[in-house]
Amino acid sequence: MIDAGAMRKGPWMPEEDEILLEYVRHHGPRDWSAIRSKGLLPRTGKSCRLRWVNKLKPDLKTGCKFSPEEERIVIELQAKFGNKWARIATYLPGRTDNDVKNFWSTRQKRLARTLQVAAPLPPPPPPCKALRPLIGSSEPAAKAPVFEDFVTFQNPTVINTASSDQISLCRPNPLTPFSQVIPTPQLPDLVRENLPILKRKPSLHELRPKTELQIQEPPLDLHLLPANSNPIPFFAEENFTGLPGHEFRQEIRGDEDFLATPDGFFDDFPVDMFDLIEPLPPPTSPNW
DNA sequence: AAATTCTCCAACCGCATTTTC
DNA sequence: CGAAAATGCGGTTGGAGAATT
Repeated sequence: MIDAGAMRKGPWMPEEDEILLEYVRHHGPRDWSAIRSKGLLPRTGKSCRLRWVNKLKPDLKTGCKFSPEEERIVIELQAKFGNKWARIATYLPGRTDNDVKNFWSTRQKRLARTLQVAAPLPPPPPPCKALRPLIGSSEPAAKAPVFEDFVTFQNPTVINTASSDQISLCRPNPLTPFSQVIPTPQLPDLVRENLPILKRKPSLHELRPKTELQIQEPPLDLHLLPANSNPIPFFAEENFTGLPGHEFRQEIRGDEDFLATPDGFFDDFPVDMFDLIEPLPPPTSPNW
């Protein structure tokens, strides 16, 4: 029996989950505060809602790692929307804003550490041209992060299982037996099929996806990387700064505008954003 | 085998927004 | 219309387990 008198915090017990599920079955996912006021659970409404949204809701991909396609979607949407995790999550069936947030922050941490190891950040680099001196530097002593460290557009076929119509290997939620395997949206597989294998330094036009990314749900007009757009326009930009923390935003005029943020898209790519990808050869041209 | 480091993720907090009265 | 309550969101933290040294 759960003491509904004292407010409880911390990990949820299976009995609490059962009570919460029962409540939602009868009343729907709303009136969360009533759970406490009715003495059903010693949890705040916020806590109940969070538990439902993140763990108990049917069809969550609990314990299922982000597929390469999901990774790509997150990256692209983060570049487009910024840290709007809830919004991004709506494009990823079975994923919560917390999932997306955790995924992203993990990658960010990894990148930060990678950069620290590769090259301790110097004091504030010259505005807007931070990466330039690093690219093609004649200083081989300390390996500075360069383009190849971040762009890992390579064929990840070995691990990409997303060609299946369904996400498998997901841990079924024992508390929501009505869960089902979630069909993934059928996306053009940019990573596997349409992106060039970068055995050499690519020209920018080679980096353009050849197909347009179209996501069916939710029914928003999402054209993330139109065929005529350059996914990494700022690599060619005079004022591109590849180091984290440097503001570089295009003017935002609406959702249709591509937003390049310093903490978005390729500029913050960890080396292993897509795991199991061969390291690229060192640059051969000092002009790169 | 033990110690240390890293990764993942559940859950909290504070603030903003929306809804209700 | 304003205040209060409810809900939603994003940032952050801490613990458990895995991986590495």
